[in-house]
Amino acid sequence: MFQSRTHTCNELRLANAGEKVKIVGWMENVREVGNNFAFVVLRDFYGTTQVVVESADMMEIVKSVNKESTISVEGIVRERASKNPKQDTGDIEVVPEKIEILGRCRYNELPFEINRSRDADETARLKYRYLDLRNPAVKKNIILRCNVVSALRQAMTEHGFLEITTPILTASSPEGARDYLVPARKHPGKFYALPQAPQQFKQLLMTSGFDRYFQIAPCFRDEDARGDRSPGEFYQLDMEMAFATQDDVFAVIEDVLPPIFAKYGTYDIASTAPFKRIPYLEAMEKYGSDKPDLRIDLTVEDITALTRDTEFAPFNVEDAVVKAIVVTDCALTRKNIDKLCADVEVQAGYKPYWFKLDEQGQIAGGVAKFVADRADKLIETLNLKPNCLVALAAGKHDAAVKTAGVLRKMLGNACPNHMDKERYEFCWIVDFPMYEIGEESGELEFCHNPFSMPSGGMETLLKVERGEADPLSITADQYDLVCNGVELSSGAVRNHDPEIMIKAFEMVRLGEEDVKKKFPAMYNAFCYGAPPHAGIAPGVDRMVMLLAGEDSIREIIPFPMNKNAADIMMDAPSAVEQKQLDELHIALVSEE
RNA sequence: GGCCGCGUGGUUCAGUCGGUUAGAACGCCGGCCUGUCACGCCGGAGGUCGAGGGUUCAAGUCCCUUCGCGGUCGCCA
Repeated sequence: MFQSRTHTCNELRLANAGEKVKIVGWMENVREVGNNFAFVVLRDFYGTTQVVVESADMMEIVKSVNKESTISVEGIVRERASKNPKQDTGDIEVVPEKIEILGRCRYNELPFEINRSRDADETARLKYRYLDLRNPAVKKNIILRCNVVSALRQAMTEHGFLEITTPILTASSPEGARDYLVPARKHPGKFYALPQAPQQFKQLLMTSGFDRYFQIAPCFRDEDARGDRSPGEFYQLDMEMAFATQDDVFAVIEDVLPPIFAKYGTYDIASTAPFKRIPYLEAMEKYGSDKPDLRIDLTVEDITALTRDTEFAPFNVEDAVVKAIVVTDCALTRKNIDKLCADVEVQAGYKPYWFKLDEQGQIAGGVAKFVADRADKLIETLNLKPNCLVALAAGKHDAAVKTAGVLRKMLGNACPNHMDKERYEFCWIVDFPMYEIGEESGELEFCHNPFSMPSGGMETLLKVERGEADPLSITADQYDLVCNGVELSSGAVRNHDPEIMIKAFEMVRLGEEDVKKKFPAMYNAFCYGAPPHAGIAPGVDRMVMLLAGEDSIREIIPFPMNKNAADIMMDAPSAVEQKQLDELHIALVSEE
């Protein structure tokens, strides 16, 4: 029968010398340095402790098991003859009197070496995630995640928010991402859906009179993965406040997040309240992105007027605009620049261009010969100095802006003198447009989501109806929280007024019936007196990723799926028994 | 779905212009070693080069198809 340990593997110190102890853990390594003389490294959750084997019978037990087996060691703590300052328990070792094998590792070769698992093939890591997680370097991100979630809960609770769980099995929602569907056994032919977010439930809670709600909420979206987006499921710090404005929401977030980033982040510096607020249109013009990385000090300038009538074709296509990013004291070689431009083209889908002002102050390189005739004007307007790189994006407005945004990001990463990496820079992107012209339909459509309050409310919509304003000029009381170029969160002041809701829908050729049909519970609830309310939902996974300084979202998820939304450890998704399908009234149709 | 990259002993990778028996490090097995801590030294085993087809006297290497993985665009109200 297993008896509990007296100490963990990160507990014994010189003061414990002479004590009889029992420690347990995984046999990480055995260093045989002589005949019947070896050092065994025992590892548990807390750390490692050295066990010194000096007798033939103890040696026999150690040699009878493979590494990574679990064992217990009872013995006497002794001061080491040669200490190891790099190890917390490096002053002592345990001389065993009894070694017990608790759980045998049946394989003498593992799919990868535990302490180097981060270098191993990702498929192998995911398949043997329980071994991968034995690596303290891997485990530490999961521990960080736990601490961050705990700190978020505590901070939200201290701010008067109640954590309320909302259903996981709910109704499919008509817009947004692809739903995960769950067949309903008791309702043949019908399906539940897993929530893409608790959006409607939290708004219903507001209508019910709960004042401040939050939840570490699981969200499910059947969309393709990205480096910073796990497929299938993710967590949000979902929150909503009744009788609240945009400023009220900002104040809570600006109060909750910076201390957590300061305490748990890889970098020491985090921006403090109030975060910079940038209107959407300004962000697009100045940074070429609605999620600008403010650690980069480069900005985008419009030089369309300066590049008119050049011989360079891309500057002259119809409606072309030309955007420029000036990089002072640029150390990039021609080869660096070409590589960077190629990378930008892959990511943006459009080719960037460039020229530079060389050390003598002469325009050179790239498209220099096409703009040489207006060199003085360019130098003056852009305030160019010797050794300046001017990166260019040209094309139709949206293409040029997007390309400039990618260029800015890549230039920042390539030029240390223009990016101070070791910090967290937050900003709010505000005043998102409410409507856009749909690419396919060519007609007015909702830009983001129909839940947001149009800025100015009914009055704004009526103005448009009277022909006094352009519908495209309507902004929504909607905001994004951005940190270091990562979109952490989206939120909004919600539209809680059925009249304004109907009017907002009428702008896109829909009406009351459509509102009722799409969001029946919420619409009905709002007809019984709803409070103005606002909220936001920062992504927990992305936050932890930023804090951990990881580039892959999988590093901060305990059991991640691969890019194709498959859990290769559990073998999910998998085929099921015919009996299960029958009960669910489901017939499979073969693909071919 | 489009584009890009990768796939070689258990793991990470090298492999030149297509040319002899496909190499290294780590791991594993055996031996030596009484103060190691990434222990050291000596020896050994281990490969359908993702799969299928083609070109060639000859393919890990070139071509086509296909599978898997990753990145990216679409997508993510």
